[in-house]
Amino acid sequence: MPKNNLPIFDCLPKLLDALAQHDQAVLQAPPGAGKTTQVPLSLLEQPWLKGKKIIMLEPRRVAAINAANRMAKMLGEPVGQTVGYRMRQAVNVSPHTRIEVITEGLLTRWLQDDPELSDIGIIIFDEFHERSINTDTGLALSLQARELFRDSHNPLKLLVMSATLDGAAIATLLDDAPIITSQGRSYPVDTIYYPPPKKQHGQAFNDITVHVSHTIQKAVAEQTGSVLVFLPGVGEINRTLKHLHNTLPNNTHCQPLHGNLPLKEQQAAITQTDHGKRKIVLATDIAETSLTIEGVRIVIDAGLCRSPSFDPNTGLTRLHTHNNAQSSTEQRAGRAGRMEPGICYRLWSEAAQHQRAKHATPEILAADLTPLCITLLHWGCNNPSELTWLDAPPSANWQQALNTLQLLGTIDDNQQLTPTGKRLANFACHPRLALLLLKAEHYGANKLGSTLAAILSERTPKHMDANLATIYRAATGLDTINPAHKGWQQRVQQLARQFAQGLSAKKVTADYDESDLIGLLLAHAFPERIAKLKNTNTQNTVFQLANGRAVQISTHEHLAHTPWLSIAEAGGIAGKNTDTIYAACPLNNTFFNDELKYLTKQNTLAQWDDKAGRFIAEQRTQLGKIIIQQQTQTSLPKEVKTKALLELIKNKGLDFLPWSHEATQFIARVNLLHTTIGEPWPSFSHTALLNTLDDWLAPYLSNINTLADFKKLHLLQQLHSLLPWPLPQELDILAPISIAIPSGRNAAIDYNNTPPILAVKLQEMFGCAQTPSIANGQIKLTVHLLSPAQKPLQITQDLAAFWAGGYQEVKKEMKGRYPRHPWPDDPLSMQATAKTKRRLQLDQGF
DNA sequence: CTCTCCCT
Repeated sequence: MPKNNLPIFDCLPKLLDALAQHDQAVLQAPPGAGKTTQVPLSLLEQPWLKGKKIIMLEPRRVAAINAANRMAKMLGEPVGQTVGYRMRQAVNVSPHTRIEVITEGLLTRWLQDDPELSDIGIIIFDEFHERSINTDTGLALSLQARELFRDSHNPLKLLVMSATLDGAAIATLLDDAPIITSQGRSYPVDTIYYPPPKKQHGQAFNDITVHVSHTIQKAVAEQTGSVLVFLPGVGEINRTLKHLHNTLPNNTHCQPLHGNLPLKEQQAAITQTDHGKRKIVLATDIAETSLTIEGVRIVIDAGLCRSPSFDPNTGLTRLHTHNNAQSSTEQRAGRAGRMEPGICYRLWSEAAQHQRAKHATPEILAADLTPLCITLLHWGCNNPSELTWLDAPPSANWQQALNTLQLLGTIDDNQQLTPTGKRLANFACHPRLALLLLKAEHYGANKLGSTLAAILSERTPKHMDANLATIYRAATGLDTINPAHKGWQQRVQQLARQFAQGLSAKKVTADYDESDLIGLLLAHAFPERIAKLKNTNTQNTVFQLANGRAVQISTHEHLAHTPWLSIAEAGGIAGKNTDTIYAACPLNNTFFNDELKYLTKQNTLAQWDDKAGRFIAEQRTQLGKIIIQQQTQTSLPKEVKTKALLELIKNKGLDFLPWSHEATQFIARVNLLHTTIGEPWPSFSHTALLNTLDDWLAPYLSNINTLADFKKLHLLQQLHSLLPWPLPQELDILAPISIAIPSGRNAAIDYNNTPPILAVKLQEMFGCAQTPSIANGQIKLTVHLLSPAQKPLQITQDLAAFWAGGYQEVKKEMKGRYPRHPWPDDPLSMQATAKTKRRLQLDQGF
């Protein structure tokens, strides 16, 4: 098409003007405007560039190569002259190259090597709205780099280009950068909201495939052209294919499209079919931005997407299925209008559309931050808040990243990179894999290590064994492979060679079995994912990770039948309790005695086992929460055991001990004197007793082994040791256990109340005008005067007043009810007694 | 009812 038709031309003068006046700008332009090719080319002759290079970032390799190809073609040159591209796997540039299109990860690498970016005049962030963690990091570091190393005479300009992003937020971040907006160019797309029938509403996501199949049949019948269907994942794609089986007309052809398909099958899905057949492509998000399918006029959007979310609690990444954001629904619909006017079925209601999030969650908010963390530490930034972010990394994930780096031995207690950490930061891979590479170098196993790191960096084809030793043999060609996996094998081998370049060769190779070595290297890199076989049922085998979590694997896998595993990848679907093992290798546990000894800890376990109800003493070798070895400790020092038991009682509280009535009273008696008299009476409060356990209880604990032994403790006797002479004798005088009453017997005092209670039958107190007291008369007892049925008739601390007043009332009422007991008119002159009238008469000789 | 996409 003629290039002067491109919508971007209308706003190019404004953009050039803005960049001449400012050091930053935001360009908002929808797909099809022509920004990716026209903008870099139009900047070439700008005077402020002073011959420096233009760098443009693309989120994908294909996109970078395509952009470079199109620009070179417009200049009538081959790629690699004025316009070139650069990415990890491929470089096509020359000394004449002025425009370099690069993939996003490279910028961060460059900044680490040369923070001044001395030969670069402008960085263009294309497709910024995708908000990959690499883009966000690249922008944050570029902003700081130019603040530190560049000035107005030597500017580093930044241009952010975006399709659907809310431009205002990014403009604010960029020091109020001017925003230039361009029109897009595409054909109109007619949107039809077509929610599933009510019956399915509120059901699980997987039911959507029934409605999806129905919609496909309807669209094929009512419309012309090929169909692109967006589904959240492979499972839904396969289920939909099953529903559709033999239900569509003969001139149609169904095809799945997702990232785990071999390149050939992906290619088949995106190109026009032969024989004029209508194509129905069932795709994941891969077709939203990365791949364009030819001839599509109908889009069916199931309205869901599946995205990873790092869980800082488990250290694992899980997949969540959720409604796609409005920006994503627009992007998907746009796929129908690239060649001619199209139609888009949205399988939800128009009302629900407005409730969807405007934009998808940026990757930086949900990703494993370990790679970002080591990058920033290497950059000299210990706290992300020192940099400017559109969305700052979440602190829980950042903390987890620091923990991981510490576990890997790459940072010290002050969060500074160790020498190993500095070397690690220079490898272009996840810090765990970088450590794996260094360990491989140490064992003289560069090839094995670099291949393993490459396997774990690349996506492993579907249906391959989960055993990394098997995958390793496939990757190196030691075992024959499925021809469809050739491309994967080549990519792994190329990446492995690249990794190996950063390693130095040792002459001596450690003499380990191949599988053992793989397990060992993985254990170094993923120490908290070392796992021990826990239990197995008919379907799954469960392993326990060193971090305490449980993971499972199908019992059909060979890996399910080995006692120890080194796990590299595990994860799952959110909502499921147990994560699934995706990539692992058997671990030879003899390494715990040597190479992996640094990960283990010796713990002397001396504690009360609540379940067994007994004291146990063990010497344990542990790897995190996994017990590698345990041995009963026979010669445990007395102090250790005493300490453990005291700890138990402190945790459980005093009630755990076998308190007798006498002991409880004893405590209450001393406490009463402590509060009434004070010195020299000590406090026997709960806290005080807990604090003095060492003095009164500790000496008697050494023979305790079981719960029954606790019952044998004589606490009353032991508490006595807290009372020095002559306090025990004085206690019996000042706070006696019992007191003599008029009837002639000694009645018990209950010290569990304050003041203490003397509960006696009313008739036993006849003749007693003075309320009984203790502690040299300082404490009057609370007298409970009881009926013959032991019910309190009166509670008083003033007996004289009772006899003179209230007694007459009580008498009136009780005389009828208890006629056999004495109810004299003058209780003060009556002989006190516990007996009935008849017994009294008999005693008196009648 | 075995896992989205991508990159140094």
